Amino acid sequence: MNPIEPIELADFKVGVDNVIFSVDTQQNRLLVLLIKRLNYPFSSYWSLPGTLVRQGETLEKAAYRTLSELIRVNNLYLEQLYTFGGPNRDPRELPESFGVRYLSVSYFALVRYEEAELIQKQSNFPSWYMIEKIPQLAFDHNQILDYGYQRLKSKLKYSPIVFDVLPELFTLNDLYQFYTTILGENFSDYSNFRNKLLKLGFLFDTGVKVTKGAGRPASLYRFDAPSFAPLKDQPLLFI
Amino acid sequence: MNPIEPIELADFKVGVDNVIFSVDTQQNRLLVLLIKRLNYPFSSYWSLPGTLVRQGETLEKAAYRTLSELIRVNNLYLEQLYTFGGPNRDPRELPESFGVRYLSVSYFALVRYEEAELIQKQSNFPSWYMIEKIPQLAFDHNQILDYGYQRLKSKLKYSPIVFDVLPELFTLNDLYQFYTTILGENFSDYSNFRNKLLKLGFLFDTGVKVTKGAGRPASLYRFDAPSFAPLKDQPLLFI
DNA sequence: ACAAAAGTGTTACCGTTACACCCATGC
DNA sequence: GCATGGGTGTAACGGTAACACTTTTGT
Repeated sequence: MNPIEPIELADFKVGVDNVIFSVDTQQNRLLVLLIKRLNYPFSSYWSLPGTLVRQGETLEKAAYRTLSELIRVNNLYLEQLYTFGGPNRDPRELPESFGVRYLSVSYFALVRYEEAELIQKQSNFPSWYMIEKIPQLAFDHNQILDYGYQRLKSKLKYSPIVFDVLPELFTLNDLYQFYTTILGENFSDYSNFRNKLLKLGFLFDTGVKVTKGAGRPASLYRFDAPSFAPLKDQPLLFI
Repeated sequence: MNPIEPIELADFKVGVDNVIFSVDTQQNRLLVLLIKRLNYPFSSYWSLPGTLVRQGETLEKAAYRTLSELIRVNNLYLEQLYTFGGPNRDPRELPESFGVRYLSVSYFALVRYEEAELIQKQSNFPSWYMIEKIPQLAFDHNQILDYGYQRLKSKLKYSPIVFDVLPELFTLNDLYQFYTTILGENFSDYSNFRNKLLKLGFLFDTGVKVTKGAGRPASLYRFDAPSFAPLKDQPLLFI
């Protein structure tokens, strides 16, 4: 950045918009959290939850703040997505507003539906929408959401982000259901999925058994970060 | 973004910082373009080329503008990297400046060294630095550069970005050298690299031969985007 | 006993790896 | 002729995909 520039620089308000995914393994649904806009512009449209960044606040903190006002959750994964910053994204950018631009830094979050408790005190009707039934959203939020969905799917395949979202202890079936819900039934069969993951050597059987209705009890496993570390930079594929 | 907020919002200047890589296949070097800062802050430090975003200008346009003021090039690849936006990135953010923040949207660009003609009229000494010999840079630019380098290496493996940078027609050796320069000698042997790529079916032999000193003449190949299209979303690895 | 859930085993197939080898040109 | 760069072939190996099968529980 060169400090001496002509005077036609743009002034920005920076917002953070969040694509908050939740995985409902019970009903095999992938959900996105939307809120209803109450004000101009795009009043009464659904939109991604977001906020404008405050003084002294990092972008990530702003993303967390938005999230924590809507849901209460213990385990989550959060990652910056992309920055959408073209002019005319926002109708509030009037010519008479001295070139104020609205720039959106988008984040995507991943939580478990079972664990994510919606804080319903909000006046803007926060609601989970199935990914297949997203309505037309305010601003360029459909584009942001699509981008986030792509990123989620690819990231799941080569990064251990699941283990930030699942509880400490989980069964291999929990893990499999998680993947299935996001990637679809056909990504791998259970037996091969099991073998591949166990062979990688960062999942440890705690020996503790847990039973889920009828059927043989399942072992609870734990993700061991140190064992995963050496695989970090390799183009390892989980699927 | 909620339009009604308390008054402690941050005001931003948005800058674009570019990690411009060039690949010198002749000498097997990966280079980064740096400029010398002439003003406060970080005066006389080397830094990534960047600019502040102007009114009516998209982020990407701002990135192109910076690039085109420094080099003249035909084929290039450009992609948004990450947005660094924490407070206190920039010493110009004084408490008395009413909370003006400097936010940096970083881009990475990839060109061929042979083709990139440096515009030396610039007063800020634009220079190519070998990736292994980057000095301490201004701001958080070392961090940005590292991030860009990681992205470059991983992107190269699963995305056909090379073909945006190479000329229309190229030999398979050109292609191999390109990969070797960025990923190192050991990523694959030439014979296997050849077979793998040709089997994918998006490289076409034009039949035209080109000779390079002694040795058998090489065929010129062309990248066929339509043939690649179906492979677009698969987790295909080139290496 | 039987269904349900968890976990093991088997086999054909395909891609990767690490080479050795052949081809065409300049000097 | 021989060095140089370009291109082909092959055989061992290991991972993947699709499936059958066994084990352990609840009812």
